[in-house]
Amino acid sequence: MEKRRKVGNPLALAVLAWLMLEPMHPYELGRRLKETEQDRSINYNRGSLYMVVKQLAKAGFIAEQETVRDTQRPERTVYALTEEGRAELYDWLRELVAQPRQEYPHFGVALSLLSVLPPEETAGLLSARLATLTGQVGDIRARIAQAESEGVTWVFLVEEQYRVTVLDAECRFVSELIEELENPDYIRTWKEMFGSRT
Amino acid sequence: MEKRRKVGNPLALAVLAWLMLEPMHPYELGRRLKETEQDRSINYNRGSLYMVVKQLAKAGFIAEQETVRDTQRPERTVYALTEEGRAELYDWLRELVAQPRQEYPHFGVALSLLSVLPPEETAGLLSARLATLTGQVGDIRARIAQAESEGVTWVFLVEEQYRVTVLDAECRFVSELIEELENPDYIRTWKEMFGSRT
DNA sequence: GGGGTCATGTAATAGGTTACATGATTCT
DNA sequence: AGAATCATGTAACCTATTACATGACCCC
Repeated sequence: MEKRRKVGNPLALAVLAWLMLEPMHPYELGRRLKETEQDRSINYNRGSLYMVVKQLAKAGFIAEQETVRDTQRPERTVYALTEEGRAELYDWLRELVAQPRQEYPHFGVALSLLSVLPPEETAGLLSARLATLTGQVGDIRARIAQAESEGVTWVFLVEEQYRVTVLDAECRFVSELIEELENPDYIRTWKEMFGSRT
Repeated sequence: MEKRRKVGNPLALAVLAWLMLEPMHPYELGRRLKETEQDRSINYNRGSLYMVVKQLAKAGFIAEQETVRDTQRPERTVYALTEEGRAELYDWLRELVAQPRQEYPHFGVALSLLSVLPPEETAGLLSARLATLTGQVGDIRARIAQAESEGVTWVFLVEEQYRVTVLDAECRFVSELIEELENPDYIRTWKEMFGSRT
C-alpha cells in the first residue's frame, strides 16, 4: 500500500522539486517557497526546512555541492539533487496523486464530539464558521481571477481550485447542519439525553 | 484568534470528552476510542495516548484518582476530569466548531506540484484515485445506512456525513481535472514547457 | 550612527511514534 | 502444554517547533 518514506515531511517533496531546476542553498529554497506561496499547501517553517534538508542529504536524495561565502554573510551550503532524489520525487508524487490517504481534519474531530454541545449554541457557532468560510471562498476566487488575469496557466492554480471545491462543499454541509440543529424535535431530544450535564 | 492550548493533540479532546462520563484508566480510554470508531477521525495510537494523558495531568485538566491492581494485571491509574478540564473541553470544542483552520491535505501538496508529471500519466494516476475514492464513498454510505438501521441518532453520524460530502466533492474535482489533463492543447503545451526533463 | 529588518543558521525543547517488555487468558 | 492474543505500560528514538545568535544592509 503506502510506502514508508525515508523522509516523510511534505516539505521534502517541495525541496526535491525545486532542486530539479537548479542547485540551491536552504535559505533560497525557503525564499522560493514563500514567494510562490507554496507555503499555503505545505506547512513551512525554517527550522523544519533545515531539518528536512539534513535528512534528505543523509538519505542520499540530495548532495552537498559546495559551500560558498559570497559576501561576508554566513556560509551557505548549496545542495544538488541526486539521481536517487529525482527518482524519489517522481515516485512520491505518483503515490500522492494516485492514492488517497486518511486525513484527520480538525473539523472532523469537532463533529465527532458534537453531541457534547447544546444544539442552539452549536448552531450559532456554526454560523460564525460559515461566515468565515464564505469569506475564504471569496478570497480564493479573487486570487484565482487575479492570477488568471496575469496569464498564469491553470496547472499552477489547480490547487487553489481544489481548495475552493472543498471549502464550498463544507459550506453546504455546514448550512444543512445548522438547520438540523435548529429542529425543535432534536433540541428537545438533546435536552432529555444530555441536558443534565449543564 | 487561535488559542495556544497547553495540550494540542486532538486525542486530548477525546480523552476529556470520555472522562465527562466517568473516571477511567488510559487503556480503557483507548479501548473505547477504538470501539466507537472515533479513531477514524482522530489519529490514535497507544503511545500518544499515554503521552497525552500525562500532559493533561500536568496541565491540571485531569487528576489521578486512584491506582488499582484489580487482578494481577499491571497497575492501572484511574483519572478523573477536573473542573478546569471540563472548561477546557468546552472552550476547545467551541473553537473547533466556530473557527476553520488551515489544513494541509496531502493531495493539496501533490496538486501544487502537478506540473512536474506528464499529463497523460497524471490522468491515469488520477483515474486510479477516483476509483478508490468512489469506493470509499460507497463504504461510508453503507456504514451510515447500517448504523441508521440500528437506530443510531444522526448526531453520531454527522462526522461520517461530513466525510462523504468532502469525498464526493473531491470526486467531482478529480473527474474534471482528468478531462483538463487530457486536452491535447495542454498536452502539447506541457511538452514544450517541461518535456525536456524526460 | 543607531534602530529596524534581512539573511542565515544552530541549539534547545517539546511532541509523537515505534519498539520492547511481561504476565494473563483463551484456544486447540 | 504451547501458541496466539489480550491487557498494560515504559523507554528509546525520531521529528518538528521555538528560541537564540550574529553580522549586513538600509533608512533617516
